[in-house]
Amino acid sequence: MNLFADIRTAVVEALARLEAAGDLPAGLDTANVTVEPPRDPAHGDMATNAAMVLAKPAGRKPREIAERLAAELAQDPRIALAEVAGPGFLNLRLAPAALDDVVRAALAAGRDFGRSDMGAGRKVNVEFVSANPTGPMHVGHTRGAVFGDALASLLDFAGFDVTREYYINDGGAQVDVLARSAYERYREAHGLEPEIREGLYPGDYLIPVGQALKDRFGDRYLEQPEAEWLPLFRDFATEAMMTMIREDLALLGVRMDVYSSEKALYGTGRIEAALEALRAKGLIYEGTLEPPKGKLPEDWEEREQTLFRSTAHGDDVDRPVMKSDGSWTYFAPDIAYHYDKVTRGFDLLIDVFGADHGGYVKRMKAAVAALSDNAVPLDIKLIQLVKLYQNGEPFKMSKRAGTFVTLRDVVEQAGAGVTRFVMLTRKNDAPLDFDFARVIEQSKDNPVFYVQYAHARVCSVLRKAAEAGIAVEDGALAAGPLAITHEAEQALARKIAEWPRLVEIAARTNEPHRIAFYLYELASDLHGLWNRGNDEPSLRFLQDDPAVSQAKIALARAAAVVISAGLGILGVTPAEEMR
RNA sequence: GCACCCGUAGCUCAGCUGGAUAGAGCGCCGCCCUCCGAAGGCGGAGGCCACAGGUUCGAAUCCUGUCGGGUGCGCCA
Repeated sequence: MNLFADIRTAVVEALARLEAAGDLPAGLDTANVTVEPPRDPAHGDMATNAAMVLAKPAGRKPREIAERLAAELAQDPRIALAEVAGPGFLNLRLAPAALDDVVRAALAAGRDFGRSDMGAGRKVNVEFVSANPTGPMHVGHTRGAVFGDALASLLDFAGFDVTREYYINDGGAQVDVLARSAYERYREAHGLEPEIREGLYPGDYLIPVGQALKDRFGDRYLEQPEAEWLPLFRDFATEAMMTMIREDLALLGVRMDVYSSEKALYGTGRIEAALEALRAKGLIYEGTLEPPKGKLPEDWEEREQTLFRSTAHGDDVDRPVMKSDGSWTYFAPDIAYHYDKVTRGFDLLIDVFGADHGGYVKRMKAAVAALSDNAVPLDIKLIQLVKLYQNGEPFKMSKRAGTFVTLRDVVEQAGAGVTRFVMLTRKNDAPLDFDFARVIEQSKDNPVFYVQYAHARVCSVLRKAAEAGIAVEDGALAAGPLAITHEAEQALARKIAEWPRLVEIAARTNEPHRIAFYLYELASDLHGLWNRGNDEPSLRFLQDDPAVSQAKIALARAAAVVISAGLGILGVTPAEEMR
């Protein structure tokens, strides 16, 4: 049940009746008519801009339309009061029964309250993490993983058919470096001194891989030239890294539906096929690029190469797909991979990249636009950096020595739930400060605690009510009478009513952080009501009269249901009690 | 030089398809607890929404330009 959508429908129907009665010209476009919560609660529960939007096309004064619309809407039993305000807003006051229905709907639906059919089952692919299989996941990857997973859950909740996908970059030079690094650890496992030269991966995490290589191959490759062992060690080490990465993701509670391999594209003709598809559209040609203005690369020399005409789809310059030695650039398999996603029948593609890949966005969108003939939109979400702190002090780490802070470090110190929530308390394109000390602090300053505490408080009330013999099952609460009378109670009920609308906005913009902010506001309204109970005992959830208690508990429980649903989308387990 | 992201209270940040007097947390100032709902609560000060134009009944939001910060810019991924 989405009360805002329902009332909007009522507004549109009322407009249609006015048209039929000749009070408005026929055929008005109502697409821009909105029903929103007003900023100022004094303005009522909802406001619509219908009169202002339609004034010009209808050739009427806004207030005149608003008056007639108000008269129509006043017939609706859900609307207690409709009054014209300001330049032509129509402020609506809901009948108490309307908010009661929201609470009952929440209790009936449970964690499914707010589910939407907005996506209409359309297939969406969310590609995220896609960390190179050359080491454990670090903090930056963690944010991308949390974001992508929450976004996927959000889209599922909004009615899309979601596939979570990881693209393994196992085809480039970096996995050769991994193989050589692992080889040194293999030698080390045989008691030899490893030579971790500049450019190799120095991290300790390869030591067990070296040991495993020894267990597998013995001393067979100790004195062999690189050509003998490189492919073997590369596959072995890559597999070991992916196993590790899967474990890291599992720690965070992230489970992928599909792992796609870059390497698997080679030698299958799929890269060639993708480029052939572009060539058939006249988008592949041999040509020469202008050098970038400003600072000229030192080794720049003019060269003819195979180019993708990405400028035909909004890019700034055309992009090379083949290196001078005849091998593919990294862009070519990426084109093939996205072509694969298009041909698998997705209606919408989403890529989650690190912000340092921003320069890659236009060409990737151009490729997908070309390959799908503009049929499949690609949205690319860039994830900004995470800055680590310990009690306000920047957290030192050295990538050179291989001692970067890993996902495992973060989750072990803060917990998966806390990590996930905190990572979503910023918009994806804003930098995030993550303070180890503060995220586990149990105080109002900590949004995770604040939201969890709200849920735990309701659970506590339910336990006490049950002890007192009050029926607190959702069905019993929904069946009983409600009493949402006080301003603080109405504020909470209104916030609950906003939940389905918020879900759709967040899903439409692909912005899961909106869920986290909303939950904070909802928790704030619940805590506010609770605190009012300090001064006004009549607002406490537990009353002498069991029937009154039940009515008040129903509202609290509805709030908890929404918190539970919201945290579910974020991948956080709601707390039953705080310890 | 070009492209993308960002610029909102002292600080960190929200701000819905353009909607009314721009919000939250922290910090600051004032008030409130002799267990029964204070791991706090209530109130207050604090803004040229970087700047200048434009579109609109209406702009923090859309368009153009300027300034400031970040990221990226053929044979790395």
